[in-house]
Amino acid sequence: MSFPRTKIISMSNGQNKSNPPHVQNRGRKATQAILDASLELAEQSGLDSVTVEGIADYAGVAKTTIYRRWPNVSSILMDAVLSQVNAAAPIEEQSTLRETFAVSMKLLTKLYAGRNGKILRALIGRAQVEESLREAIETRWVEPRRKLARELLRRGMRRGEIRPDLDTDVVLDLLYGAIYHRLLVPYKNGKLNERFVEVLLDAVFGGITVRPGTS
Amino acid sequence: MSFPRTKIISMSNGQNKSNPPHVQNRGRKATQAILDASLELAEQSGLDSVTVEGIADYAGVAKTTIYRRWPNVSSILMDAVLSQVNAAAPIEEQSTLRETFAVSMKLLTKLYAGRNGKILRALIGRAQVEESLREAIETRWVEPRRKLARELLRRGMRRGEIRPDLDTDVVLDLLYGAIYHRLLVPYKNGKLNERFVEVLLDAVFGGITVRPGTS
Amino acid sequence: MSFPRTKIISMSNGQNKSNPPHVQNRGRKATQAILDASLELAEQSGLDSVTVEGIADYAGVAKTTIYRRWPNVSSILMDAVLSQVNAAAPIEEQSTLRETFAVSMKLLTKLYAGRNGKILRALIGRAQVEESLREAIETRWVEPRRKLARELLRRGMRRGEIRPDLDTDVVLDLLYGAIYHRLLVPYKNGKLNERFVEVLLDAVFGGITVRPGTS
Amino acid sequence: MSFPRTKIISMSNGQNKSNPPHVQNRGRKATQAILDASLELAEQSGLDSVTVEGIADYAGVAKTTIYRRWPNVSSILMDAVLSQVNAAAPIEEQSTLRETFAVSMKLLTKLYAGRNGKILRALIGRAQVEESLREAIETRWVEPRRKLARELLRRGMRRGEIRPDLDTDVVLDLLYGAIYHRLLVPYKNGKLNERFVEVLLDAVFGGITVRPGTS
DNA sequence: TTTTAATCGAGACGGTACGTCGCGTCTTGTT
DNA sequence: AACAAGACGCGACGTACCGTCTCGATTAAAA
Repeated sequence: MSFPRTKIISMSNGQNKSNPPHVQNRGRKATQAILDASLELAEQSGLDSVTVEGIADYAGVAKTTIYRRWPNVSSILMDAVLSQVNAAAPIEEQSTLRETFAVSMKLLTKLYAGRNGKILRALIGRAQVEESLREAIETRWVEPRRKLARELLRRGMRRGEIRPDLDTDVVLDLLYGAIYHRLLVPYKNGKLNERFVEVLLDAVFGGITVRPGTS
Repeated sequence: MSFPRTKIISMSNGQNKSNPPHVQNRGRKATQAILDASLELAEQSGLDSVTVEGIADYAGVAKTTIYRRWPNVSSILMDAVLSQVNAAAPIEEQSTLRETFAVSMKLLTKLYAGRNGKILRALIGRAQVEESLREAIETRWVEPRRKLARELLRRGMRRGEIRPDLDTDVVLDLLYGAIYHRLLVPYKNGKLNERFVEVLLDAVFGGITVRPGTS
Repeated sequence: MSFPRTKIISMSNGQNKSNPPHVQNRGRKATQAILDASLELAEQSGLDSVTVEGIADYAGVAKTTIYRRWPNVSSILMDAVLSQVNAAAPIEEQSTLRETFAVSMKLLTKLYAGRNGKILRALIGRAQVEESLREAIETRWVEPRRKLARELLRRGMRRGEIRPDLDTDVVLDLLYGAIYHRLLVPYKNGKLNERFVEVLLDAVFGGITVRPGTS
Repeated sequence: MSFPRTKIISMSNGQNKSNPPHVQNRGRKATQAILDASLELAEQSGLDSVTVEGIADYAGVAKTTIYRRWPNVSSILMDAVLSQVNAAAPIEEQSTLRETFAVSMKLLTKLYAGRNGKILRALIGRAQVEESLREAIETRWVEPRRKLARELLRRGMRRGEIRPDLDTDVVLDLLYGAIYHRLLVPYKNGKLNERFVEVLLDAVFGGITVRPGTS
């Protein structure tokens, strides 16, 4: 999935002589109307009943205009959600590793409780069956975050906060995996909240085995 | 989702007088043909293109016969998969907790690599958007396994293998969450294999922090 | 074009055990509603703007129901028109050949002036470009009438009313051709009325050359 | 239909100052490319699938350039065909009336068997439903020919070849109507060839009734 | 020679209709 | 009574063209 098929080109450079029309004014308005409509409709009635025709109607746009930019509904929602979501749960370094992840993971649980998070969760579900969506999520959501997080882990290793022989990805699977487990794998009373993040971090950073002198 | 609407009743007891007819011979054949067809078609062309009409054709069965038993495609596949999957990755106690989970988790990764696992993964994805499916997965797949695993963890606590103050569910999220993370959240080179399970267990049971005298 | 794909079977015979459903009550109603709607819409806004969707809406019927019976709009209109038109301009023998054709041709001009005639004219136009429609018109409209007319001509020959060496089809082209010429080939002040029929018959039966003793 | 909207003005006169540019070189090329493309495409795949977009592509011309000159596809084809067809079946006086029409009608049957004739036939069909096309055919094809033919008939009357009391239009409907009947009204084995023309003329000029002393 | 204004190609836009697929309901014999 | 068969109303799909509307990029004329 390479959406939008034609990338919206930043207007910040001086000369934009020959941008394709939809990058220009008329088309840009249509693009935005489509993205807005898709979010609006997804919120109103669930991702599953968002249709291209529905979006076209709601956005006051022709179906062809949509198909000129995106191949299907998931890719529209993907664009719409990611443009808003990437900033919503940043990963920023705090004084300690534990604190860094505490902050990040709490933001993440908050994100998934909100409108865009609900849609993102549905998209991750859908990605199990739609390869192009899988790639898009990986490229535009997961990997950029992982890259950052790996770097932070490595700095924590250098600082002696965690064992230097660990596979950083395994550590991330441990931390974030627990969250996504509660999010995606249905399980009674698996609340996803700040309390859970703290208990989780206790277990991960404190270790789960009985250590002499720890009790 | 309450599927199957009509539970297939075991014939092993002596009197089956009051079973609905389709549970008897004619209907039982149809039921089985439907389940088989759904798996066959899901494998052939992806869960997303499995349709009630397709199953009816393939199974040589009328659509009404399908709708008499299940409300939609996911519920058919749910039944078809679970009947085979629940036995495929049992959780059985080994000599140590670590060993117990090592065995269980390796079986699980193997399961998700196979035909039924692929379908189950797609169903978990679909469940993000279909409440009844979410419940079914919880009730018939996740909770039974969690219940067992919790008990084993508690026995490990009593034996002193792990800290007794831990929330068992958090520990399970830690262990299995990492696996599901790799399974569901697309991430480059996130291989799901036995090696990963071992490294993961090292981190969980060994702890991730630098411990005096461990280096 | 073999429309309707499934012929409406007369119910007059005693046993109609296994007619396809649309021949039975529900379907028969739909069929009639479609035919009625097509005529209604053709009259309202011209054959060219009759669409399958429009007919479906007007008839309160699903598009698929239409496509199950007919392949396109022209074939619907063809059925609708012919069911009414074949009786409207019968060819019936009168006391003389000239009288026979006078009556028939006057009926024909009247037919083409009416609702169904206007549609039939448009269909003949459309047939220039749609082979299946051409065949349908030939089989169900033109040929049956020509067959009758040829026979009447032959009887006229036997009675000595016209030359026995004539090609009957050529005579028919002469008579009816003049009418269709005025109908189809646009030509100013080419009125198509009873007066024209009489003048035409004068020319054909009287001959156009100057005959000794005729003046 | 007033096509072409902008009349192609002959360049033979000395001053062409005020001609719109497309009548000059650049535009003239485009105009010709459009006309050629329309004929080419009509021949390739039938008049019904000739589209403005198709012509634009084939001619390497923008859609706007087409719409600047013609309002729709039929008018383009009308122009394209008439520019070639008017010369193809001229009506020229021969030694006798019968000979005059024999030659003319044979040329006409030949015309309708060729590429342009097939398109013209389709246009006449289309004209049943498109008023502006009807007018164009009348003004630019039918009437000029009728005017000529009427005059020739009148001279034949003066020469005593045919009855002077006849309505010339009726005679023309008789003669040409037979041809158009075979052309437009589908009828099995209604071959349109020179043999038919001869037999037809025999019937018209010989009369169809049994005449004393003719046998 | 340079400007300038009409026309050009290209193709996006809002629409309408197409013909198809699958849904879940229904109806009709058959088993 | 449940079954196979399949028609039904419905909603959405993705595509083809419609006729309108910007866009720079040619031109060929006027300045």
